[in-house]
Amino acid sequence: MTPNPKQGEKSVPHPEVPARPCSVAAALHLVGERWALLAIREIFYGNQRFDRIVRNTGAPRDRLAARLRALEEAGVVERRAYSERPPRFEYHLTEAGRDLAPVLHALLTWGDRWAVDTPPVVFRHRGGPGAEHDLDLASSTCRTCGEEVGPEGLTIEVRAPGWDRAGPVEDS
Amino acid sequence: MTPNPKQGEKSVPHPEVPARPCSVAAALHLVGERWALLAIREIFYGNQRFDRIVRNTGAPRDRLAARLRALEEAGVVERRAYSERPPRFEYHLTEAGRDLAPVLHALLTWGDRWAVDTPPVVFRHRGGPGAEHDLDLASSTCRTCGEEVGPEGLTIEVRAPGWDRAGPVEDS
DNA sequence: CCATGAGAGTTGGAATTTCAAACCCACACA
DNA sequence: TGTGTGGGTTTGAAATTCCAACTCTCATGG
Repeated sequence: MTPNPKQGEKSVPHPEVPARPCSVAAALHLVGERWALLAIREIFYGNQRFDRIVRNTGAPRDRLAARLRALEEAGVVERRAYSERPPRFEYHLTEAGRDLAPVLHALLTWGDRWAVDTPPVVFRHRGGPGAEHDLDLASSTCRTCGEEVGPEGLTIEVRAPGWDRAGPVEDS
Repeated sequence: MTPNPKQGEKSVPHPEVPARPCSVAAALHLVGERWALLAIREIFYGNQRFDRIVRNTGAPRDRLAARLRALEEAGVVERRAYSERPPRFEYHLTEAGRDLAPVLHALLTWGDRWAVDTPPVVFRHRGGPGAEHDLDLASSTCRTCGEEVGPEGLTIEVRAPGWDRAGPVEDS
């Protein structure tokens, strides 16, 4: 999979360049495989445990396990034990992982416009109690207040019925 | 791809949603398959013919043909004849396709930082003859002039040796 | 007239990946 | 003692991908 697992050296003396050297391609090589970005989305949402990620992405368990391992190896996520005996881990984003926010934002914005009827998730600015303002995701600027909004002031509003930030709501 | 391309019904009468409704997932469903974004990158670079895209992305020809067809169907690219007899086409971006620029920018920026040693492609502001200023891709703002730069003022500087915007330079 | 070549794909297997479902294991709870 | 939960593996079949070779149409050159 990874051409140079360690970096710095190529085992293959491949003098021919097979494709354009490109950061987009390099990025996709690390995070562009199926399920990878959806797993990262879930971790952004705070769903850091394996089963949650499986449920919310719909990925096959084995694929997700493989992807998370690859992302760990790529330095995008980090596996942190939250229990010894039995060993249990949760996945956190590294700085590189958190730095993928603009990628997800761009995809979200595009998808909102071109890939869905009505946006299932909306990010808003929680100005005060009861006050929820529209947010420009690209600039993290509140359209009402005009000010920049940090993560604290941010509300994720899941509009899709039956779902919230953590996953499907159980309606036993 | 399509959740159930053939079988119109599930054996289980379970109207359960399999995964979180999400614009990111919807977007990836349309443009997240292998080679798709790289093909779009090439079209952005002005390489609109099949062979060019094949050469520059390194994608297998059959995959690329399939991907381009899917992208056309998704309304992201458009196939335009540039010759009858023999029928020849080139691929152009639709509005939806052009709207993917922020996605590619985000991936490029991330890749520049986390996936390559040194950026193989740099976007710059062509202020005047000989004047090339750094550009902040996220905001399309020139770091020197402080002004917004439209597509006309934009230079794509390919730094990878042996490559330019059109593809590998022939050195014979 | 014939050969060569470009452009844009198809085609035919073989090699990989992916999938879904079942299984496993260690523990908690009741 | 039995059931449930969390976090995965394993398995074998199904779907995708890869690659090289092939096709078809025309243009060009000798």
